[in-house]
Amino acid sequence: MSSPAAGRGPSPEGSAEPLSLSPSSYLVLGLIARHGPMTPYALKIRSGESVGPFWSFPHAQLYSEPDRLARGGLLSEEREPGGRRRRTFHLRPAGRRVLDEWLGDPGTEPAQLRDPALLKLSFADLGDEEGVRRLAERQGEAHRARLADYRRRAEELTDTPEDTARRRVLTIAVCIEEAHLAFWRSLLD
Amino acid sequence: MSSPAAGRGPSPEGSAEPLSLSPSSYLVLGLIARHGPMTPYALKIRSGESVGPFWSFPHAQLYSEPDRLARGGLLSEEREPGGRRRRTFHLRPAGRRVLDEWLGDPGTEPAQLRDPALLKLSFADLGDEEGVRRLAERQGEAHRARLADYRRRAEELTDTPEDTARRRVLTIAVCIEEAHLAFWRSLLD
DNA sequence: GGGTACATGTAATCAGTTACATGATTTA
DNA sequence: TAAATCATGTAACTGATTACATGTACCC
Repeated sequence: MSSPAAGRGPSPEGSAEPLSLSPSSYLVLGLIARHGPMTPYALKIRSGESVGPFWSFPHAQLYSEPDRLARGGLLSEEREPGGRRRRTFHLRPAGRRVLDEWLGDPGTEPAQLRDPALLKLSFADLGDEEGVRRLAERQGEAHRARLADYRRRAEELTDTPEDTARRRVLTIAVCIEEAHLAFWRSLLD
Repeated sequence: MSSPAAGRGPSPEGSAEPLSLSPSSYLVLGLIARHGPMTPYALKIRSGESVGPFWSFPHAQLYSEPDRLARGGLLSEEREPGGRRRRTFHLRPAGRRVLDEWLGDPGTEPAQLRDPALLKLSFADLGDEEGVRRLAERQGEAHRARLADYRRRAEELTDTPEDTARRRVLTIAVCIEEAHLAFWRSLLD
């Protein structure tokens, strides 16, 4: 790595106010805190590993979000002078503080169950039974495939703290997939 | 897998322009198909009844979305000349066709499980066990409350076709809440 | 007759997504 | 060396959310 251009930019420490923090923000902060300074591309790869299986972030967002966080003083950016002009983002103390605060706060936004299949099912009275049957079949297949995927992923985990966290999340993902699967199957009686 | 009408091309039917259809679109089309011509406010009320318990649409969207659909030729708009200048939206044949197509197509976009609590849990290795415990407690409470709410709603349903559809959806919502609840409890061993 | 909840709408903003574009490495 | 794939970045768009703003009816 080239010599980090220490303290690049004006960085007026106290002028980072209006910055709303979304799940994407915490994903970025968390990944950098865990793995050290990263490029957006590395974020993309890592995000696939952790929450990836059931919550996908488009790659463009992993370029723009670090930008935002840097503007807000939570990250610092270091840029390769030549070649690909890669940008590497570092966690700043303010970023670590925000992350710790989030981790320590037991409150979260409620999970909304936004499943297009359920929306469709809720309008089943406008269609015919045959439509519901076909929907249930397809959903059964889809959830079965996901379930298999999650189980396979869970098997590959070690018992580092990191993988332990991942295992927990995969555990509930599996439980929820099982619930979906059982439901759609029950519609096919 | 079923790609919605996002496909480009010289649309042989040649009616309206490219209009991307989101879940909000189908919610609006479906509610108007079921209950007849409606104002945005009525849409807001009805949306709370059907998918409302687990998928909330902000009211502003129920004003802008019918607009979009009307511009696309799927709805027609009728406006009160005086007073509140209420807008009432009617389903046009093209709208009914699009709705039927959607209902008949067993494919849907996959449901993503975007639960901020799980994101936080997936970063548990950056915090302490105490944080996880408190998170699990809170999530337990939250899911217990939701579960009770869903069950109460389910009890009030009749057996019209409409309510039958709603009952199915509430059934799976209950199952999923149970899965969440069991999971967070299991973390509190 | 004044407060407050219901009803209706627009405007501004933002997050998330798609699309476009290109540089660098590997591989056939 | 051509093609394919990985890696990197920006631009443009738009659906969704927040905030603003106002009208109407009801009830103490």
